[in-house]
Amino acid sequence: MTSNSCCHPSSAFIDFLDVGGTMTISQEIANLTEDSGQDLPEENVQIGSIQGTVVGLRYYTGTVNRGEMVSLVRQPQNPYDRNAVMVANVYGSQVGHIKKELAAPMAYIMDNNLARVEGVVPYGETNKFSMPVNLTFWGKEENRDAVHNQIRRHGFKLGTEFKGSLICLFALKNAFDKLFDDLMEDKTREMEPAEVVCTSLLPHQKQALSWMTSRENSNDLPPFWEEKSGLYFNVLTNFAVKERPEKVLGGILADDMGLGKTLTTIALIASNFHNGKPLPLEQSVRSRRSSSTCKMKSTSKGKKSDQFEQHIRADVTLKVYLYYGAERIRSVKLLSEQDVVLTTYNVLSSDFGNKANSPLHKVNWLRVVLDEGHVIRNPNALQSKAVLELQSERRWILSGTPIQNSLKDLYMLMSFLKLKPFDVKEWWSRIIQRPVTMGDRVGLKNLQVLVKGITLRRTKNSKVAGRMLVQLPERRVFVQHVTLSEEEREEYEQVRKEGRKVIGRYFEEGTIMTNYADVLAILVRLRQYCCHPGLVGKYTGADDPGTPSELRERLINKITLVLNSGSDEECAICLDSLRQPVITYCAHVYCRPCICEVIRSEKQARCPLCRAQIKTKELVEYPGEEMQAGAATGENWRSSSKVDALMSNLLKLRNEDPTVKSLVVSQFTRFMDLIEVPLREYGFSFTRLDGSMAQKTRAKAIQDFQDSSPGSPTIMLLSLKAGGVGINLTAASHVFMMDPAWNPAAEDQCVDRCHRLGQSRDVVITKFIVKDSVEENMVKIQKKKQELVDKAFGVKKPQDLKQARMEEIRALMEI
DNA sequence: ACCGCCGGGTGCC
DNA sequence: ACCGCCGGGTGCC
Repeated sequence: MTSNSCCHPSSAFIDFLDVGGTMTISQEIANLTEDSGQDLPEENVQIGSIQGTVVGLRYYTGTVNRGEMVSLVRQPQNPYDRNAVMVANVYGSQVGHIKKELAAPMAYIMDNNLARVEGVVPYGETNKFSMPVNLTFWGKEENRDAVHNQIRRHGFKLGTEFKGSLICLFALKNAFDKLFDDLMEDKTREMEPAEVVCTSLLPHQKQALSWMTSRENSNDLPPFWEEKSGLYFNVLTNFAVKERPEKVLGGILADDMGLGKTLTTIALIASNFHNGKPLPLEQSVRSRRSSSTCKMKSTSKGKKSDQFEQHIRADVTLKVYLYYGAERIRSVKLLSEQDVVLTTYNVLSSDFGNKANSPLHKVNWLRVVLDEGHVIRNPNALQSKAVLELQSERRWILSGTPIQNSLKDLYMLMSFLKLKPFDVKEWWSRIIQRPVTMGDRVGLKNLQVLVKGITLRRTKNSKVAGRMLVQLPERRVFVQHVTLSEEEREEYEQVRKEGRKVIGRYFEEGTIMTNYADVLAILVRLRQYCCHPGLVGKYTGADDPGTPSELRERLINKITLVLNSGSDEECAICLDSLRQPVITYCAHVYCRPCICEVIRSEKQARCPLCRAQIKTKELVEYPGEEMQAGAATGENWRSSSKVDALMSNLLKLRNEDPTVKSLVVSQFTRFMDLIEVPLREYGFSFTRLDGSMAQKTRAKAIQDFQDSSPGSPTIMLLSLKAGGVGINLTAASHVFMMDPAWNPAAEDQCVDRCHRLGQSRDVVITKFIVKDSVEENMVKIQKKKQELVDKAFGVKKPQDLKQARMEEIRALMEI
């Protein structure tokens, strides 16, 4: 046993956005082919092919098999020929070079991005000095002539007949064999968790535990690899390598949300604690143990550490360290001594960005678990890079939506799992992504086999031995229309008239998108009026910038509006939710890392949305929610129609059954402040959870609310965004949605916090919608979108986004 | 012979 | 490489 401080800490958790679904995996894959067009735009055309020669074999160690794919890599720095094109096998080992005569036109084509070149060695794989290689050129249709001409100029001719690839035929047979193997393979064996786990597991959770444990303790080669005469073959791809492929002792637990992925993972940590043995009960034995555990989770979300407390016997000390917050101790030694380390994607990537000082990346973890693992779907995001660099043999992804948008997401997962050769983009594209995109059945089959081999997925509708996995109580939604008082209506119409005038002008000028922040501000004001007039802040229009400090103030106002609008704004660069949001002088909001990267990579950096010049030092940060002026909650407090509607519901409920607990959900934290007043007045005991609260305060709020003893809070004021994944609020059986969200999925998710495993009552959801208002228009848009989603399965087309937004604004403002 | 031809040495880019 | 190519040796029939 070495005294290396980075030995075996164990698991890591990272969270994601979870959208429930009831599809089987094969359906999900089938759907992929529909929207995958956006992944590979028009790069998919085959321009032509030619047979070339790989020379210099005797100087390199890389070997290939008959029918094996090879990659072509430019070597512009080669001292003998700046046109050199290296040939490498799937493992990246050099096999040789393309003969120089052909390398010359290839170099031009590759360097100018006229086409990508793919190679397959058809025969002659045992030749000593050179071997033939079939080269296929792929690229945009418009480059076809340029490529053909370039090749012709050098005395070659590019054939255009489609060359069926040998590899597919081989793979077909193997894939079918494997498919049947997988059908046979049972994932229904159950395993009892370790004694230290005090929560009893449901049958499907025991099955997951068994499957995960067997994957972790397996000495087998990774999926699809076989040993043959001292070489390792990949049966899907026909690749052979000398080195034993790295173990893949993990996979994807892709159960629907609410099926207990976290509990199962905790059971796994405790039951396969070290050397295949469970976490023992006796303290003395434990102290000699040399392993520890790390686990990653995402920001804001539920308290995983609480769940450890909840599910692990109290007389067992499991060392759990919360590695987040400014006070976190960046010590490799400390982390290595833990059984479980919980951290967040943001902490992980911020440490990672700060290269010298990321203890998380210096520890060799026993196990890394990405909770809500689909957050790493963007390969360029710093978070993803930081996750990929974590060291561990046992890599797990927990995700309710493993294949959320496209095959690219799946590539990232393969990359994280280090499932060779799919962790390298070129091979992923050639073997899976392109074939599937082009509708190749073999490619699809291979993808299915691949996913099946490493994924366990059950849905709420799956059955174990003929029974539903979980029987959830009913969930009923009521929309309660609220009529504004005369006074409120008057004010509302006033604001609406002004807003329509401003937005109408933008439409005429065609400047809607450049003034998007203003438009959003107007919409937010209207929505705030629907809730409570006291919410509405001062209007700062798009006047002249004034002094820098005035500009700054205006920008802070705007970014605050954007972020608090609850519209779930995406960063236009990473297309993901905003992280470390900043606003440009031209009033567009991006993640700081994303926009900084843009500025770094361009000499004359321009705003991706409006092409205005931007500079790093001109980015204005979001100051956080504390900055906001408190609403009038003092003596001059007044009620609103919506607040009245809520209160009458709450009072009625309390009358009928004082033990009933409710969630009161809003996107406006200041609305929550306002609601606190009448709650106090009527003697309700309540708690609160919003995005501005520290992790520890949140945990307390949740714990208080979940407590069922008399006098415990019966109401939780919950901000829509804080009600993210993972939080368990099953104590509530009523949900009041105070204001409609742009994104209905966000509302569903929020409701899922209480409508989940452990809920014993039927869940009643009441949505307050103000009649004849922007809120009604929002609901209409929601409905329309939902219909689209039902029809086309949520195709997200960035080029339509702008148009769609403009249409939305028209509909909302009735212009 | 400022050639042709022969046969050994040699060999990616 | 059981090739091509290079360059030295060589030279009527």
